[in-house]
Amino acid sequence: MKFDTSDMQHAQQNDEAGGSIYERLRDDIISGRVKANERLKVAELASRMGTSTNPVREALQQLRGEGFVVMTPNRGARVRPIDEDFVRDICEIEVLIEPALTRWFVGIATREDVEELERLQEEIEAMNFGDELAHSNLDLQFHQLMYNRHYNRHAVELWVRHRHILWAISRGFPTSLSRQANVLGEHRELIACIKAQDPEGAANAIARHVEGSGRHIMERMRLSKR
Amino acid sequence: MKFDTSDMQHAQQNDEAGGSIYERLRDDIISGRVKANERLKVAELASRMGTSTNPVREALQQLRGEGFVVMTPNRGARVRPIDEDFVRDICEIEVLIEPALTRWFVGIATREDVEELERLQEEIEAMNFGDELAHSNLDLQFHQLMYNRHYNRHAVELWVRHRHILWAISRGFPTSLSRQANVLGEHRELIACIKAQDPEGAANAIARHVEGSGRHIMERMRLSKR
DNA sequence: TATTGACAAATAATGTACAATAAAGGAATT
DNA sequence: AATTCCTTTATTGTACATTATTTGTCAATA
Repeated sequence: MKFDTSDMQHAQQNDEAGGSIYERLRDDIISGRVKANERLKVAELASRMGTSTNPVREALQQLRGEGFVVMTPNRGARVRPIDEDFVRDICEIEVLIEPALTRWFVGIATREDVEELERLQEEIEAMNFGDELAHSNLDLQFHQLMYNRHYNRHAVELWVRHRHILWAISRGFPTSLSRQANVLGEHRELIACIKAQDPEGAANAIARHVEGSGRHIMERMRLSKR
Repeated sequence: MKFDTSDMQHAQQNDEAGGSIYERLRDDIISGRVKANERLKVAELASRMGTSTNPVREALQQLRGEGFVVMTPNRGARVRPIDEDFVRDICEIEVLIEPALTRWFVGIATREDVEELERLQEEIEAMNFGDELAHSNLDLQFHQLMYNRHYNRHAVELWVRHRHILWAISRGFPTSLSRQANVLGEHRELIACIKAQDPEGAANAIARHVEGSGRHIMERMRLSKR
């Protein structure tokens, strides 16, 4: 297990960590701080987190429901491997879902929506990937504007969850210049298609957007492996 | 009936009334035995299930992870409404995913696969919707044969989960004659397309299959409301 | 000698009981 | 009628008991 062993560090984490047990565990899994298939022992985690076992058990069950943890009766929990295949799987699903959401958005977008998208896009271009967190935030707003009003809450939820995961994985990774250019280009193309009331074009742009994003993350994962 | 191995994991030794706490709770929610937004009190459920509170708490957390219950801090769990919109949302997602899975299957299907599909189809036609459980089982095998070998485990898992939900909702509902005819026709068409190595045709057939299934379930839900 | 099998000790998951804490409801006082 | 305070109710956290699984030892056998 890759956790730090310093007691100072533990105390710090326990006292200051704002996140819930669930969030911390989930983050450990997604970011790869715990290895794939590694066993998650309740008592051990509880003492590490500075709580009793029940909160840990409940967090593990939730993670199991979300698919981050695999549990077998009387043998406890193991972390599900979050590898390149996992990213590929998620992105392939998003390549199917996001174009559908986008197509619908083109049909209901108002002038104000387009203006807001353009405003966000300008902000994104202005900061030019200077601050990772801020960029991610703006990008999130950009896509949320399109998806959040969709009637299919289940699909939107799925998107949110997937995006969350992908962000957690890619956090800290640098974005290549070529990918930066592509992101901006795809966003602009998307806006143009919405303006032109071209659902197919928009769907196509978003499909390439998602696919490119996935490929980029997988690249980075591969590089960071060595 | 057993859907797959992951359910075997869920299946527990827990006494008396069949399935695990998790399964019973989930079934109560999906089948509508507990009302939408109804509060789920831990102590009450525990005494009803004849256990202490911890197993209930863990089951609730898992269901939360899967999206069947909504929890707010310090005020417990409520059941998520399983209504027609929910079915529509799920089916719309499946209309996107299943054709993709099917298209891939067409590319890897062997002569033996086709023969097995035909054998299953014959069995299905032979029993002609006489036994709901047996039909559901065969139908499951039919689609599993196509999907189970797919590399995108995440997508397949999503399909399994969705199918599970839809089956739980529609269980007990009668299948209209017209729907019966459509099911058989779509299956046959699917087999024909696979034989002819026509991915687009197969994807198209499965899309109509899913869509029809969803419409039928929603019909039945509406009827049973009165 | 190496391998297998039985069995006991250790380890860890699962279940029970209960204490602490937060929210909801209701009566008394202003 | 609004507010405070107290009681009730239910969730959340802690401690411990039970049960299942894993592990290691040791003798019996080939």
